[in-house]
Amino acid sequence: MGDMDLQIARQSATLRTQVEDKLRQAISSGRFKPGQRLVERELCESIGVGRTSIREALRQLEAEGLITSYPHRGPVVSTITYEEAAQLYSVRALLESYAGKEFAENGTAQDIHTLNEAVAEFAAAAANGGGSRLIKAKTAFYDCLMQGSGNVFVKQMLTSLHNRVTLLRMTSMTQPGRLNHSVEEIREIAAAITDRNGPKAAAACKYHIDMAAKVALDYLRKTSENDGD
Amino acid sequence: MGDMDLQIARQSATLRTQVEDKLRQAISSGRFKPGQRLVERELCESIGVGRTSIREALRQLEAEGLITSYPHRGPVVSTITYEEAAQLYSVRALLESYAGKEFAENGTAQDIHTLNEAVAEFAAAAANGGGSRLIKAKTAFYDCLMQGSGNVFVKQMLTSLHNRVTLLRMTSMTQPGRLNHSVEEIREIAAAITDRNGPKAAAACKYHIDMAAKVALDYLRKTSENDGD
DNA sequence: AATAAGCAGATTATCAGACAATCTGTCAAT
DNA sequence: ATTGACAGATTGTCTGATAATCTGCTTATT
Repeated sequence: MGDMDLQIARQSATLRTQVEDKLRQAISSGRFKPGQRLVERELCESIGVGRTSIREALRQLEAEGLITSYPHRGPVVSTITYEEAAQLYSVRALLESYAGKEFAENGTAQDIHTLNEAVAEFAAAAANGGGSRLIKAKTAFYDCLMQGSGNVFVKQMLTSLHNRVTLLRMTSMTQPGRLNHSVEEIREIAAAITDRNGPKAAAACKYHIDMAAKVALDYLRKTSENDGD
Repeated sequence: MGDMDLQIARQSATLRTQVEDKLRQAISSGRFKPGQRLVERELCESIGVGRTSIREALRQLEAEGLITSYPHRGPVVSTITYEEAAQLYSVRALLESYAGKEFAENGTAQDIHTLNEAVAEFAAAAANGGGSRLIKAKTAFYDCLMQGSGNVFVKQMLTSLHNRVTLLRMTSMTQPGRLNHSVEEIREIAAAITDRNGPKAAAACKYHIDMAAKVALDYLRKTSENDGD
């Protein structure tokens, strides 16, 4: 009984934290779209908390880059240019490759086991086509990957980057044919890690992100050609 | 008259922002030490603003990792373990290498010029021994390096990491003999970038951080042996 | 004496209300 | 068409109040 987890859910640390989560989810689900203004009073009413909690939560999201606020004009859901999107994917590739390498070389057997389960679940979700299940599975996979890297800073930065990818409002997974490739690429990553092959894991991670980036950026380029109206 | 800068200083965006800066500086200057509690009301009095501004600034610093707050107990200046310090330097090496490589391959001639000026100023400051001048020079160098990388995410992450390094409360620059090496390493970086040699720039950056890490971690290991009292 | 229970003080979390500062859009004046 | 003034909207900030929670100390229990 070495490490039984006795923590309880700690239901609701603080109101502010819950507001943060709500806002984060509203943004990544697309309910709040990039460029949209977020008016304090409206948020107070729709969420049902005072301005204090709203404002503090907004500061947090601002620091995470999800919103941008201008003095005396208030916050706006961040927009991300094509150029920035490309930069985002570059850093992701860099950090995830590193995470994969570290995982392969130093991860625990337990972590590897969890990773392979996550991959299996992702593949199953892909086969079944359950949208929300798919997102959950992919999230679980990445959580495990970052966890296994053993580096809290990498984990934190990648989490932030993942959140920001949602600002692009397009999951590369929805591109036709992309999903199957994605499953295959993730299998490669897990296989390399299971093999304890650091360089190969890094390469697989990089390949995965580069492919996702290509699809996403192509799409962005196409659609941004006619958004000047 | 291509790019004359007409911006005025925009003296004081918001009070909150000034508070953030004050707190950040208080932490990195060591006036607030790691582990120290930060009591709201005391901060209000010493800085002379209301709780609103203080609390919102604290949320920002929390997101940056400079402070850690526990529900209903308030914030404390973050502490950083040996393990985490090692991880921090690893990520820094990764990101700065990337920045150096990108700079070398894609930076503008103007950026390169600025970088070399920053190196010269750093060397001069090192020769003169002016402590605050040295810090300012090094900051300028890094600002330039991150700027030249052309990646806003890298820039943001490295800024955050640099701020957190100060939590270790020891500038590797103060180690005897280290400073001269440091100057030399930085010259190498600038030289590689000026040569447009990406891989060499990356290697030089990595070497520089690895050396700094070695000094810092050795020091930490030594002093942490007898801090159990 | 060691432990458990409970109380009091301190501090945070959150709300409500107020007021000044600033931004934005509109409409009149030149 | 450009400028200037004005009104409405919204944020930035302060103050005061109350509930919730943490911490340490006192007291009761075994």
